[in-house]
Amino acid sequence: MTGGTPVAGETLPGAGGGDDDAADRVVCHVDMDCFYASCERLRHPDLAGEPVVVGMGYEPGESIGAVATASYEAREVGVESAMPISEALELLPRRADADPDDPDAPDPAEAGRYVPVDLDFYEDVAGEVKDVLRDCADTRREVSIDEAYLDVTDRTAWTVAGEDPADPPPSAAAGPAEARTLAEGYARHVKDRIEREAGVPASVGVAPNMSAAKVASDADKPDGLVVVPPGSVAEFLAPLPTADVHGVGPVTEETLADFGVETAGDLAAADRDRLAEALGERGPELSRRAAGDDDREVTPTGLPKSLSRESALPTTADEGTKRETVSALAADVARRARERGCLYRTIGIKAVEPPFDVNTRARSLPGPVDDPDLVEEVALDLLAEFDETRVRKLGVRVSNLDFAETDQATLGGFDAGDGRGDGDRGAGDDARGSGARTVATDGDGGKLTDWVGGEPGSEDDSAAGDDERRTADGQASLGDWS
DNA sequence: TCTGGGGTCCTAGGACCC
DNA sequence: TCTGGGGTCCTAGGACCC
Repeated sequence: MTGGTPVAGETLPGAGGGDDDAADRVVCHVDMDCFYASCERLRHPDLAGEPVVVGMGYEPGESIGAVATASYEAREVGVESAMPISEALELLPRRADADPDDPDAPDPAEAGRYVPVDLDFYEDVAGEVKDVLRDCADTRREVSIDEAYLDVTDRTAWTVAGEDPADPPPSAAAGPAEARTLAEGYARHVKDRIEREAGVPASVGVAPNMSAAKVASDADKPDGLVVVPPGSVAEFLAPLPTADVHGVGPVTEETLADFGVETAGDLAAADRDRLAEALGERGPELSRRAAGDDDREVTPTGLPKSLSRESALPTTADEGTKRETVSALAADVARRARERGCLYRTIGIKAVEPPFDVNTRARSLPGPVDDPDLVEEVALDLLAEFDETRVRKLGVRVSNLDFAETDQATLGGFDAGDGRGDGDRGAGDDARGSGARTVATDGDGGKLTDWVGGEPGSEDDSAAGDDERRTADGQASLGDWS
């Protein structure tokens, strides 16, 4: 190493505040508590206080499917997300099966309520949550239906508020009791508004960066509010197990344990070169985050990078069944892509062999298309390799997406009545000027693609007028390293 | 345990080009 | 033709997240 500049800017905890603006950011992470279950309680108030299990692929009376969300009451008896419903039923019998006349029936007092997922309804509720978030922060990143980061630096501050003995004490993890900040008050305001206006509870974490805010929102669930002011981030994270660091899953946790790295504090202090050897660039990055060092900006959620559908089936080698399944999945993916006004250039399949061997195959086309028949054709062609294979799950995916001719209107994905969305086609009001690639989709989804202006090779440096896709992409993928 | 569905990012190797 | 290096695109798989 012969570089002149210092290696990774290691800011000592609490020592970086002065000249570094980043240390003064106020980031909230809002995480809805068992969101699906909370939504069910919103419309079925009799579920309040009861163990609730929301199952995907679940049908009333059956024991198929998996747990999408379990309420905290259900978690207390061991029901977890992703658990097969059949297993959940062993831990938590179904209330509907309770029958006073049947000695074998479960005791109603120890039974839970099982309901199937109703995503449309949850999206409605999520929309109301988003309305609140929009109101509370200009810079937001919505990570999923029930989770978002807010940069509220321009709405509040880390200034310590006047002491008020009448107020409840600051959250336990917030450190010294005197550190009641304006940021905490603001976060409480956000949290209360969500509860009041959307009717569902949230946990909120507040910290000077995204990863610490994320951990903070998890630290006191449900209904939590945890504030980690600048200067106490490393101290807050240090005792937590590595698995609590965002990005550390079971495999990485195990690898770290082999290094003797058990806590976030260990991870922060670990030799980053060795981490890089074992984990690639992810290693040092996780170490920095564990140390409370995370410069990523809160960037708005970009456009999706892929769309897929998959479905489990009883393990089968039957070619007809597999082809039918893939055809149906292909049609669905293509329909969704069209609804969102998005073109795709790569079509792929996934075939899962028991027990859990994932195979993927993909093929790229010369240019982006919107062509359901082609999705099916390519998917079936890729599937041919697995004609003899026993599979338990099949999937179809389109990627290399191109939203060239759409605009923000469809971004949220909620614009229902979009059936005849051809109206904006070819309107060309986007001012995407010269040199940009255009795709002719005359009528509906002609697959012809042509290149207007420069050759593929030269288009990159003439990129001045390139479309918004570039920006979205760049930000999304560079976000980690900012 | 017989693991549901929809995503993201990263990595590694090969093809191809200059 | 060989050698070398750099860059990009594509595919497949892995890890992770919600």
